[in-house]
Amino acid sequence: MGTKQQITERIASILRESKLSVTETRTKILELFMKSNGALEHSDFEKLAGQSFDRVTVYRTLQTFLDKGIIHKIPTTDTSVRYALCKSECSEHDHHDHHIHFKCEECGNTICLDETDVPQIQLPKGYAAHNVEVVVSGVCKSCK
Amino acid sequence: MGTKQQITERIASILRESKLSVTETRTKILELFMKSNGALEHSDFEKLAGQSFDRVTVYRTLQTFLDKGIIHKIPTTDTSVRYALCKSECSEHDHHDHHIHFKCEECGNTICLDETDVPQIQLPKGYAAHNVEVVVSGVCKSCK
DNA sequence: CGTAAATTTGCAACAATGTTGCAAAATAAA
DNA sequence: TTTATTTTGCAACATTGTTGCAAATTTACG
Repeated sequence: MGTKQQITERIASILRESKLSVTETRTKILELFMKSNGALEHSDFEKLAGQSFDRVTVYRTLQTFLDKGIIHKIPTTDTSVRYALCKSECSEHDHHDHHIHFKCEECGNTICLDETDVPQIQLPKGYAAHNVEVVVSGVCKSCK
Repeated sequence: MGTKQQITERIASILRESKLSVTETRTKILELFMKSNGALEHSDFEKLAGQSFDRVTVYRTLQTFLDKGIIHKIPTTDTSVRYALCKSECSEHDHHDHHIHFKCEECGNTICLDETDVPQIQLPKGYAAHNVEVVVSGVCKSCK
């Protein structure tokens, strides 16, 4: 994954590409995304970072990243909202998941299965599909 | 759909089958589910019913219906939780969606496409699937 | 490098959403 | 009809998300 230095530089260039200031909070939050192999929800940031940044800042940072297409949301059946890093094909105002998501019932982790494409869905007549979200739940590789 | 009388009787029998008391609140909430062709979220109940019942009661009623397999949750990418009536194949503690969900970007409605089966997903090695959730977003029949 | 302009952050205050305990009311059982 | 059980509504609280604004940080530029 590279040295701390390299990661910081990579993060900075992501931010600059999106025309965002390179700040400590944004850098730290992106680091957390890169370190965790799974999706993160809001409360994770406060925990993982040891309350070093404000709740409000986290909300605003995540919203900014969403707007710029740096991260994407993953659907859940509870009130939490989960976010994961986007791959390069996502651009501002045009996010499409090309992969499915997997939620492990054991460890609770949600991960992006980048290699697994979303299937074609045959909708009833009269419906137009723009985006397909697939979340599979079960037991992940590490937990079985 | 039948007379008011018949619906009330049908609802009562659903409740009795689940060993639940037949109360005014539960009957009204089930009525709302039957009337609306789509999925409902918590705030809908307070609006649709004209604040005739308590917030707490709605929360508890929905939880009870979930526990008994009368309704199911639909995944969303925001903090709202959406619920829809289950079909007969759902039983207590064993809910599986056999259909996909469609969220219209125009009207905001979420509906169950009962005729459209969830696809088979080929997962990477080491993953075991228990349940597959599919939410397609786009434009629905009525909005195009 | 130092200064001005622009952006971002943190605080305070608030709004919305969800939870728990408990007494009163409604329902079911006898 | 009476009693036992279940459900409801209230109050109080906990959690989560939002907004305005001044202070701090970052960027742009000489």
